[in-house]
Amino acid sequence: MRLYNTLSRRMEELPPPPGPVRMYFCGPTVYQRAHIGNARPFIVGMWLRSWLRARGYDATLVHNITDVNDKIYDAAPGKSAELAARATDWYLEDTGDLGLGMPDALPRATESIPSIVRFIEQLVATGHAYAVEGDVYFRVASDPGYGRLSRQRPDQVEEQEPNPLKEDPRDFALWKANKPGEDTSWDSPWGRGRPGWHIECSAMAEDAFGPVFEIHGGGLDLVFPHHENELAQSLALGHDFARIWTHNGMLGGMDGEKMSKSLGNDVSLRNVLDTWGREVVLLFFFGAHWRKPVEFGDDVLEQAQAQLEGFRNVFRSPSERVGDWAELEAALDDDFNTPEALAVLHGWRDHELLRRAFAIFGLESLADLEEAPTDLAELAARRRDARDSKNFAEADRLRDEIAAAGWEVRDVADPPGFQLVPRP
RNA sequence: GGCGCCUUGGCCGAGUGGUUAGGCAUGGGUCUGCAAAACCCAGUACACCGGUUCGACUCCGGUAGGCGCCUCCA
Repeated sequence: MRLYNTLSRRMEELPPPPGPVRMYFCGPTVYQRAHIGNARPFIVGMWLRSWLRARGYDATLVHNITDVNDKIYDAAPGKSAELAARATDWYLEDTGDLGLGMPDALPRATESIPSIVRFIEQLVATGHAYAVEGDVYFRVASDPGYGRLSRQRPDQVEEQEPNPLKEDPRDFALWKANKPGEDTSWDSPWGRGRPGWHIECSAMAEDAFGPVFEIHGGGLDLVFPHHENELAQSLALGHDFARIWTHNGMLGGMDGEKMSKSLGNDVSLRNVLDTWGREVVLLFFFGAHWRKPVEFGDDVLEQAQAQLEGFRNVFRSPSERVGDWAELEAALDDDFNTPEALAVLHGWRDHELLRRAFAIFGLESLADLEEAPTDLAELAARRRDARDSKNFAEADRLRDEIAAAGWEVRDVADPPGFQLVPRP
């Protein structure tokens, strides 16, 4: 099994099973309903864990939730804690409805404050950080290798709003003093305040796994500064950190102009799930390589839906011994190439094999065939009789009636009879 | 200004220095009372301009267009 590593810019082989493979994937900041783009790292992480387990690995996934930061303060002045709690529940509910199960742990930043504070204390003690007026900043100049992950040149990084408290504009906050209007804060050696974003992940990852783990994932937009800074913090303490960094590509097509017709301007995961169903969402993501950007829209969703129907039809026909598990392994073991795997699955006709593969990706429901309501089955039987007696006008009328109820009659030749199938 | 990525047939989307990706849609056919499903056949793609090479969609350079990030966006 090999994966592309952002840090080394090349493919890297995972240790042989059982590993372990410990994965930490950055989760959302909870201040609103998660959008469809937020679903990608969750899905990639869950699928990867699932595939690794199928390959005999001892794989675990930790997915954090950032439940304290400026966005949350801004979204709910004075009531940010309530919003964060509610939005966390939304996230768990919406990702849960993907039907992939849940990560092994979902640590919250607000529940990890002691570890975060300890981490910062060590950085201060070793000279990698400094406290100023209740803030604590990481001293980027203390890390000669800074920029190793993102390949940013520190001297070229654009300066944001100047902050006179910083020694160097590149320095970033580890701890921020409590400000008026911020309703969540904790005691610390530097006074009341709250943690910076990057240190949360360093602390939570170490809490979960210790200083070394195999894979750190997240959206491509997190490479800089978030992951660059996490890495700097951990290396500063002489710790190793993630061996392989995986960054999923972003979703396009979610902005004004090309807004999805079916979803209006609401591209929340909730709305997409309610409108298209979980299988469509999953197959949409399955069809694109995790590292590549992908356009989101009605057209691709429709295509995913059509493909699902094709797979269901395979289960509606007799199983044939066509398919080879090794083909799936070859595709997925090579940088987790799900579109290649999809092509493989399209060639399979063996129900047992397909079911086994789909189960890994939360799509085992494709094998479930819906039973038609008895009244429709009755109509279909009457149509069969009419047809057998060459009363085709009546047979067609009954077929239309069944169609109006949302089902489709398919005549089957081999064991002579018919099949009732819900229309997609 | 800096770092990095992308551009494949109507659409989505893999991949490789020389062989059919796959899917969706479309047209034709087989099957069917007619359909549906299934199966068969058809399309022969790789932004543009140079270069390297016996040979490039695949490597190198440039151009155009698109995208991400540049201190709290997955």
